[in-house]
Amino acid sequence: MSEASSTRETSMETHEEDREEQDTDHRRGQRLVLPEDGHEWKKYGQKFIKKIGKFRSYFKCRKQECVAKKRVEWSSPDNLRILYEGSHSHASSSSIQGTPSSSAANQYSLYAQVFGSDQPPSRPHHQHP
DNA sequence: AGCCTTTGACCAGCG
DNA sequence: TCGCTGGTCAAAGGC
Repeated sequence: MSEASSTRETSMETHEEDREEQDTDHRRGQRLVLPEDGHEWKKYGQKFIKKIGKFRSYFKCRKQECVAKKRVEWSSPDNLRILYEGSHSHASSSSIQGTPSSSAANQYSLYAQVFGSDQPPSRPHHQHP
């Protein structure tokens, strides 16, 4: 109800690089190894998108002040796509990777989409079998 | 005990 | 108009 989902503009599209890191988290069941981006995420849902034939996990930033969201699609533990939505207004939890925040303080909602490498950013129209 | 994760169900939007 | 999908929330369980 009190969802402050207002700033939803797709005016900014930044392409970042997704890296796969091997985490020592090898619990039983099906725990996918997600590449740490230096932020904490809370998984709040997982669904199978038959449209793409892949699983999609939904993550939200742990920070209430942070409206950043993250979604991970994977068809295989070795083939996962990470999509970052929104931007973090707080410093990264981990001091890994040098956050290119030197550009300027982003006080606006950034729309960062990280694609794997087999998904062209330009999509004319639908094209699914 | 606490924290995080997982699954199901519900809702909304669109074709 | 209905159906379907995608997305989110809630609750429960497990470690």
